[in-house]
Amino acid sequence: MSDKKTFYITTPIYYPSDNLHIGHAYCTVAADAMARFKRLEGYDVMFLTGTDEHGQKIERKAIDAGKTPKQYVDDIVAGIKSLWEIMGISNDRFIRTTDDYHVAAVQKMFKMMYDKGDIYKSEYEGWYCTPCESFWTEHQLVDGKCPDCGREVEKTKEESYFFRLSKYQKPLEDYYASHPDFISPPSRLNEMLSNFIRPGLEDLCVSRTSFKWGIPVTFDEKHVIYVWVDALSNYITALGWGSDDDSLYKKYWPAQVHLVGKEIVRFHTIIWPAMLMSIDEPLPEMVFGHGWLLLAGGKMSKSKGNVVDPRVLCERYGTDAIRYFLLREVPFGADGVFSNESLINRINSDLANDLGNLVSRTLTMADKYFDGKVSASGVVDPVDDALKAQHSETVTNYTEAMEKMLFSNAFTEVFKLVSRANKYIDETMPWKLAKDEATMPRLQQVIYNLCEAIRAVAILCQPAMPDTSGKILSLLGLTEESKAWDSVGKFGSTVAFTTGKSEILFPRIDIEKELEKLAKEEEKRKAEAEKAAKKAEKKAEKHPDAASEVTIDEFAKLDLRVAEIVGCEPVKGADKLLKLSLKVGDESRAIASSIREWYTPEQLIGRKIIVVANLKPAVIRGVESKGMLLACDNSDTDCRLIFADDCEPGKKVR
RNA sequence: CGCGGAGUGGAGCAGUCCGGUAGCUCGUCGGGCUCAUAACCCGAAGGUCGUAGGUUCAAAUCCUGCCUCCGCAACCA
Repeated sequence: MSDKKTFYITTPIYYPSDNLHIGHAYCTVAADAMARFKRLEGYDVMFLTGTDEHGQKIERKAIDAGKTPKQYVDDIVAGIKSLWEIMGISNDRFIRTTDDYHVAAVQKMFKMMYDKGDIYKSEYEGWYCTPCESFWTEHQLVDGKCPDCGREVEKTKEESYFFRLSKYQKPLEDYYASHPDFISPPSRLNEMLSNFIRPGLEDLCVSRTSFKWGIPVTFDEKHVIYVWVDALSNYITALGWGSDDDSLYKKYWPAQVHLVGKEIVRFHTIIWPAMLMSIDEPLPEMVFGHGWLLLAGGKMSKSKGNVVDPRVLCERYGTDAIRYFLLREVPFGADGVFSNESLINRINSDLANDLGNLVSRTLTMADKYFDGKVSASGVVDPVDDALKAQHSETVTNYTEAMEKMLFSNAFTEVFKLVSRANKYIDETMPWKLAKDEATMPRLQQVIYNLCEAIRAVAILCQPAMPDTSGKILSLLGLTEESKAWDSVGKFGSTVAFTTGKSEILFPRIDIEKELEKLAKEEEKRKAEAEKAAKKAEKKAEKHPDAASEVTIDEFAKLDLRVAEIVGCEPVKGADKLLKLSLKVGDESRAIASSIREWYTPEQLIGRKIIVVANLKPAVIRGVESKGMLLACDNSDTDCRLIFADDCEPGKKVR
């Protein structure tokens, strides 16, 4: 057994109902960078990622796809694993919640909690709206009625197991207080306290009988274990907790960091610790909630054709460039924006112009003036000190930032050193020194110093750009010793460099041409998506389940009428709704409609539209809405009402 | 009065906790250099730090009100 300090870091386990996007890649790359950094520092690292494969949604998707749930997730998981390979993710283990060891451990955990009295059988009390076939909780009801249709609801009960989360409210608060770093960044702590803990924790429903695709409760087979116990426990079952061999668990638990998106901080800082308390296991040291990578053009959607596939990006620009961009562009913890333009700019300015060019010009000179053999000559000059000072500052600040997972800051520091080295070349003017035999020793020292600076840069870049770092280090002809983390802070510790031929690490991208090309491709994808959508529509038409074909009689059931808008006002407390007061013939009625994005009341009053007059009334945000207006989805972001200004209010439309 | 985040030169951000010359990257303009990937280095222009008050010798920073934007939640007849 090694006595190295251990470091255990996890990503969330991803839900394989679809392929992963750039946001997942962002989180995983961050965890990977941290894992690599800790390995560099000499820790014995365990880095875990995986997939959360149970649940109703996957069961349904699989049925739609005509596969068994297991076949369905197998296919997607294979894609995820290959993505992580492409992106250079160095995870030590990959857990799937369908793995047999996980299933067994979860069942054991569930039983333990049950035996302790923390899980009890009860009834999931809810309200059922028969016409809507929907369950609602007490909170969801509007005035005690179905929030969907406004009708009376019936109280129903479904048998369920519950976890006594309420019991752990106080212990959790105490734990937060005694471990101020547990929830990170700290702003999330307040969010948890004021949103969830203080209002009071309710016991949690932890089993379901309404679907089958899950881990069965051993002592009550009609129940499957619902998401929490199944998914969150992966962090310990992956290490063999609850199995015959729990040596890894003993070695690595508790985890140093659970890296999660801000939307699931809640589960990891409340439910998960409570579960661990229940089974008397230690709690993780930190849950770090990172921000989201948002898209410049709004949310990703297939119909917009703007889905960012990390695989494509890596193929086009190189894995290291993408990894660097993700870590550098967004201050970790806050939200950031992804755009092709910012990506290309970042690649050009940082990687091509500054870093790539620095390596290239230095290696060219080393080769040209010294045949690639560079060692210190001892002829120093005061300008060297500035370079050395930046070097030591960079190493210090970088390390500090990385420890706090402030990746953006860490790499900003690295590039300060890159810049300083570029400046150093201008200050020392090696090409002038090369003209005089007498200054050759000085020249040699200058090139040596540059190589030392580049060596440090390469070592520090390893967590973000492992391939590039390796390439640079081998171009410098370094021994293993000079590559080591211990030597990074020691400027001048390299005895000699044997440099290789200069090569282009990151080609410059012609941004205008590239953006044009990308725009064209996006158009193409969009067109394809539309085609596919139409195809699907057609398919749906033929599908007997889809009620797409109607008979003339069915159509005749619709009572379409011309209505005049006599009044219009926003609905309080709903930012998308407008309440329209209508005159349909002699009758007055109101309709609530979510068209506030596109129309102001002034634009509508006095105009005539077509409504479905015999639609079942519903109460929406306190407004009784009788009927539905006809409008056209002009595009993803636009909606147009269909006006009938020339027609007489109350007349039938057919 | 649901929860949270943000408003700083053309763009993106840091600085705000612990008040005291407003900083960085990209872009623009001018200059330098030629080792290098039309790269690199230097210099310049450009900001009443969302807004109105307050505290203070002093406010981007602390306090109060207001406005705007963005997530989540809600809603989608």
